[in-house]
Amino acid sequence: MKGASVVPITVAGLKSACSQCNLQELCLPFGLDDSEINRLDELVATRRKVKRQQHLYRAGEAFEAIYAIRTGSFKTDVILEDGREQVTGFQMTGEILGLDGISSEHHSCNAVALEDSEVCIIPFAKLEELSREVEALQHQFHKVMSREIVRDHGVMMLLGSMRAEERLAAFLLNMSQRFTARGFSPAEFHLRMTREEIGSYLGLKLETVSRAFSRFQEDGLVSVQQKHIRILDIPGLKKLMHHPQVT
Amino acid sequence: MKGASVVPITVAGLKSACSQCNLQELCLPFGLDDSEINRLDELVATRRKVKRQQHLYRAGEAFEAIYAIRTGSFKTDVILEDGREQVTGFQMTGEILGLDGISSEHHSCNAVALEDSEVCIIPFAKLEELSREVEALQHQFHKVMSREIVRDHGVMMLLGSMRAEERLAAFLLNMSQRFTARGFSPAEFHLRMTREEIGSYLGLKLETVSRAFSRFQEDGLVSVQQKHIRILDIPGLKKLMHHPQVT
DNA sequence: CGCGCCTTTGAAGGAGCTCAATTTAGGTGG
DNA sequence: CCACCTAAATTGAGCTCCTTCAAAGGCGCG
Repeated sequence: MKGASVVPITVAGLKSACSQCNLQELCLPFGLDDSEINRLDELVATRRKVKRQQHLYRAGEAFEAIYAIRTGSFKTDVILEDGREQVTGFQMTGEILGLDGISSEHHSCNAVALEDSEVCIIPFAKLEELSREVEALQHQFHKVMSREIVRDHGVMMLLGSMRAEERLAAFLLNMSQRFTARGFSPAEFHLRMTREEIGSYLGLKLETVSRAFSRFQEDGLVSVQQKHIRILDIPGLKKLMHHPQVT
Repeated sequence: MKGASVVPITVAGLKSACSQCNLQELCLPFGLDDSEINRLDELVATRRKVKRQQHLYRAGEAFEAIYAIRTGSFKTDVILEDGREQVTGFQMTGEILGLDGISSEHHSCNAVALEDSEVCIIPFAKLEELSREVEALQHQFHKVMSREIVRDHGVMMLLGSMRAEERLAAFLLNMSQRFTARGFSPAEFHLRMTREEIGSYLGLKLETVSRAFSRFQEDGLVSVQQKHIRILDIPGLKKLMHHPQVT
């Protein structure tokens, strides 16, 4: 069992190796053949650990790399001058962080770890270089960026057209679906973010989020115990989304 | 003066020629040298006219090309099953439409012309091909996608954290800035969209938009006559954005 | 085990929505 | 050129959903 589950924190041990990673299906390597993934290995040279509550990057910092989440999870947010925070997304393993920085060569938002996490560092100049040679990588990268745009449109729909309970239902269903894609239970999971962060993401106050959770529980849709969520009635939640309660 | 300002409407006359276009600075050619732009000309072979209220593409259609707006303007929107519409953006000349389609090979939103318009058709497979050869094009394309992501985050901020009048102020300042970038007056312009469309974009009802316009007019910030807008006090609007009225 | 942070719940207030009537602009045909 | 017609915009009044303010309870961590 020597060194089985304990990864040494030495710098030398931080080789990434997409070819060895079980997140291939979700991440940048998707669609590449073995030889192409090996070329990715050269590029994704190092990892970085980020402790809970610490920043992976901050708005304003120079942009040099994008990041693939290997373990843990993050939130991204934008802070207005007057201090108001808007959470723009929650990211889990296999998802890519930092795409916002390409446009201006500086990051435009903050990325904060919601738990102790680890990311693969993908130097962007090298990624562009390699994706000029590897068509499948180029295409997959474009899909990743496009997916982010589509996701953002979904959030706009949420924020612009849905009522509080619809928003929370959509949020829960989205989390469920993403946990499922990672081999976890669709019905039972642990939220890493606070009610306030959920509220910020959904354009609601934390009290409203809390009340909506309580209402869902009363209605038998979910079982909530602090951050531990158990979805009891997925169709019920879906129905709630598409049919704004005409009480 | 022979044929100077009148473009013949023949199909043969629809060659695009980025190299001849005065939108280079805003569009995909930005940052390319002359020889590189000439190569773009091969790719951007045809244009397409879209009449007011007509669709450039619809959600669900197969994705094959992205579009650069040559004249006119568009809105993009998502329609929920129950009929609710969320406008996800307004696009003007030089801006790129269709990036949402890359991720799934199908468009995920609708693009509708707000006035009689014309777009350049950029076949996506060819764009990927050329951008593997032309580094500057690759980089510019990535910037365009990233800019869209950053823009979306701004809209989330708007929808999630701002009050009605802040949203409208942000909207007007954004329009002003984009008109300015196109050589038009920062202070005086014509909105091509209805109050309802503005409202959908900002997550408000048309009546609320109308009332906010009236309030701005009372306060001497703008002069509004239906779709004709004249901004009288840009600093005033900016102040309004960052300091939510603590009445 | 105690302290702080997160969460829950209640009660009152307000920003924006709904419903409804009126005005205005732009397009059409006589 | 004017009258007509329809779509868009404005404005008012009452209501609702979410927020604000406040207090109490629970969980986790040092």
